[in-house]
Amino acid sequence: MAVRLCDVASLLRSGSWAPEPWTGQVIAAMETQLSNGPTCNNTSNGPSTISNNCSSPVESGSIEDSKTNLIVNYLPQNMTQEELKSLFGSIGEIESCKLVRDKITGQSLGYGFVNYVDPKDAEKAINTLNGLRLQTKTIKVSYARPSSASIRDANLYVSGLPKTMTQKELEQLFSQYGRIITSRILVDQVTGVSRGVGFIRFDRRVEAEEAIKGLNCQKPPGATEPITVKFANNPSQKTSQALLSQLYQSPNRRYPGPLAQQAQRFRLDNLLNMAYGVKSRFSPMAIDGVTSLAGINIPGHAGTGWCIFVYNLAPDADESILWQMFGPFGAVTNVKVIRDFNTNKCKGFGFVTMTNYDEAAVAIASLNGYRLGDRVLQFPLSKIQKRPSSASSTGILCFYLVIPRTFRDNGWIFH
DNA sequence: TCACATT
Repeated sequence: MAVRLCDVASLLRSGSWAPEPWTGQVIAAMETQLSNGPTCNNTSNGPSTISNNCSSPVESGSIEDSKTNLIVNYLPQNMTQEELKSLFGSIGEIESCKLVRDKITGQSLGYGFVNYVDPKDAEKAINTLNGLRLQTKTIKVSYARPSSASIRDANLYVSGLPKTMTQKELEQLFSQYGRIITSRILVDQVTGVSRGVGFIRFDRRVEAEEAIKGLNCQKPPGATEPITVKFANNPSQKTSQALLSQLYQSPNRRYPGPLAQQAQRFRLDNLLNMAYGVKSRFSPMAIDGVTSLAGINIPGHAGTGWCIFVYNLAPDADESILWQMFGPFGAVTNVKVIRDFNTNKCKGFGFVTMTNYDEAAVAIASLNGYRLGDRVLQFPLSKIQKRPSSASSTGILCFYLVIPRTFRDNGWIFH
């Protein structure tokens, strides 16, 4: 495989290359934490649990519970297992550490486990690292419950709540059915007013089942309308479903690349996450006013779809860099590096064809405007053009992507 | 009509 992923990773890791060195943020946040003292208050991002947000060994129940194994929630999307270990290793010796990732995509699920050798270090980690701000997240550190099937799928989605109902009242309503691990009421981003929907995670699935039986279609005290209580969607299943539909429903599967490419796609996806801070594959990023359009893809005509014009490529660029860059964003049917006939060196530009307009647009939007070293990926959206295509009446979109010099000089383009 | 908590 031509791309030097290790080089990219080490560059990212060195801090001199990433837009905002991760380690610097960790240290800054830790200093704040230490000076202000630990807090159990969840701030911006995490759901809070009134009853047992800061679980202690005493609260966590059974004496069977591990006093060394911690679960860490609300980790930044781009945080690696190594960074997790590094952060928690600053407290004491770690027996094992695991960042949980989606089995298929490899994307971090935003939580992990840290098992210390000494229970005292586990306690210290809760006291010093719970509530630590990392990027946009506020991490939660608590004792992990013993893993078992009984605690899985215990998350409920509740809708139709009175807008006046508080989180405390919600927990009071549900606590009669079991031990609540987390609760959350979703609020309007602008007004802060309750949207009347929320989540309740119970300790055990049977508790959640009883809560559905007892509360679904029932009116809470004082409410005029009944609420709906059901099991929440499982986010990792959702991700896998989306991936499977991409792999199996996309017309792109008519033109499968090398099998290994699929796997590498995901690894690069993670690197792009780190480098740009974007979630490429399922990015909610949308181009204003642009309707999602599927490109017409005629079998045997790999050139149809949505064509992206890439320029400022290095002389030694090859097709794999184009696969690597655009593959994470969706179905890529064809790439082409234009070479000089005599020297066989890249003439500085190439083409990428993507099946789906929205994936192409997200690729462009995601690759645009992110700092790499002292350069900025430039991508003037105003230059998006729709051109008539000889192959279909849909037309071909032409995008322009400028790859900065540092992008070429730091190992992305290879031999 | 849904935010990322059990390896």
